[in-house]
Amino acid sequence: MNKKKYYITTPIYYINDVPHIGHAYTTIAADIMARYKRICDYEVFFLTGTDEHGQKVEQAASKQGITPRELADRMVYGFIDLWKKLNISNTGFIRTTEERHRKVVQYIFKKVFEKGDIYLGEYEDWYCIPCESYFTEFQLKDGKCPDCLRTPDRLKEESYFFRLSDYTERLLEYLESHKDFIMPEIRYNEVTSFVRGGLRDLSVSRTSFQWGIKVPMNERHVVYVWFDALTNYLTGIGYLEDDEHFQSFWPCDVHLIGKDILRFHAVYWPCFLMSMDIEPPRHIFAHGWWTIEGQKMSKSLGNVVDPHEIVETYGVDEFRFFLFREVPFGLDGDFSKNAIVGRINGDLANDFGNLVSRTVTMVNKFLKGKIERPKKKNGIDENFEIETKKYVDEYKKSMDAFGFYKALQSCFDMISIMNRYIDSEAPWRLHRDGDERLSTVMYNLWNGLRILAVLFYPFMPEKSQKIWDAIGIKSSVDKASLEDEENFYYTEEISEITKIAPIFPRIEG
RNA sequence: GGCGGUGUAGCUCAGUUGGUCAGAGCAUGCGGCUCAUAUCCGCAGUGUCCGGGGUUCAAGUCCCUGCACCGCCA
Repeated sequence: MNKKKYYITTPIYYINDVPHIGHAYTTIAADIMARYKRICDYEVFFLTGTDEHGQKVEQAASKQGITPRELADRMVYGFIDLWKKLNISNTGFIRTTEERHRKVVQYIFKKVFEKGDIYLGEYEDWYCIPCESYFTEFQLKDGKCPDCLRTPDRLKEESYFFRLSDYTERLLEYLESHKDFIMPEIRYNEVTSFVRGGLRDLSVSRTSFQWGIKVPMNERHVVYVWFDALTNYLTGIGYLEDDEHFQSFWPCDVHLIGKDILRFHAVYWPCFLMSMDIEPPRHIFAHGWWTIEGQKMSKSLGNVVDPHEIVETYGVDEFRFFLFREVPFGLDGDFSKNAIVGRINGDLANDFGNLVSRTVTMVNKFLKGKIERPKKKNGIDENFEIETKKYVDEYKKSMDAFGFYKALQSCFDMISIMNRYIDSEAPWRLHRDGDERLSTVMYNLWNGLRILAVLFYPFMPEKSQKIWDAIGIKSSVDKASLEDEENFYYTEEISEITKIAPIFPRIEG
């Protein structure tokens, strides 16, 4: 009833594009965190969705001879289907074209306007249509758009402005008193130095196209896409619609984003919220980019990785695992065939999978498939339990700080001590000698595997369940509570442990 | 041009406040076990810790400077 609440979001993805590895990365990260918080007994609201307004969508639709709405309805399934395939456990999905969202955006726009933080003015600068951005003379590269190198147009339009400049000091104070507001630290520094330079008022409406949410007091204007898009984080948990639900989850615990959209989230968004007297989110975490086989991913190079293909080739959990095992979350990384095969064979098949395999086989062979209450313990066994506890603690500490890479490292440290424990205790010898310590050793290994499966669960939910099945646990791992599972215990509530096929098969070739 | 970051074994990188800090993983070589997905365990390396100067009893670890690469901003 009074469960702790956790609210996590991904960006809403622009439907102009089909989903690629970058979209998958952010969304899987959010899913990992959401699943982790759930086994930590939180009630989690996990929101993702699609951004469906803007000039690019309008133009793409007209090119195809359909309405923007039809285009959106078609493209949104690219995301919905992929999230299903990747086992994304989101509890909310928002499309900016929904009626509930239109209401919220217009309500907020009006309220901020009435407060005096939005005013009507005129904007003139160089405008790049494909990028939907204005640039100053200085920003242009040889007179071309600095992002896409196309020729921008000189545009002058009547526009509503948000008094961002009035928020420079307040935002700086907020940053100063919330050192972990923007993560990782390097991103915090970038934002801070940007804000220190002073903020300029921000144009928050457009008249150059139609496909968007109308400015409530002036139908000729469409609300700026970012003002529209960012507001999804409020709409998605019931702002205006279900105040109780909204209040119980806000402030949002974390907005997970790619580093390219940092400024919108770390500067504009908190200021919009301040203007509304709504608390800013607790954290904004900006992650890095993936290159493909050492090269920047781009449509022109034709090396855009389709997540569907990876999943079909390597498996969902293998893919999810790789992304967070290979590179510290927050930094850039490289996706290559060699790297993922190396991780699957080295980490999953050899170290982890083989550990499961040898343990299960020994329980089956030496103990007739039954885990037994330990009869005899010594210092080595006690030490094994203490070590396990230590790694679980490290894991939790890392996970709470978005340190997925470190958390996985703790898992593999634990795998390593388990493999060494088998070697030093040599259960086959205990069995041969009829030593009753055998039950203790196998009991410890069983406990280790059971806990490992829980620790890996946020990353590899299906494989974790398979491991629980393999070691005879009848309940489902996604209902587990880490607090209950992190301790060693004995139970008779397990089914017979029998020979299994490898959970992580090696990839040959 | 301004601000910030990075440069450590063949590769990818860890290295809190200066004193077992010269490390881990992968790759390589040798040895061991046999429960296991020929998996696992143990051992062995190699390094001008980017260059130069300085502070200190003591510096990858602090200061100055040069070079290279990267990010944010103008």
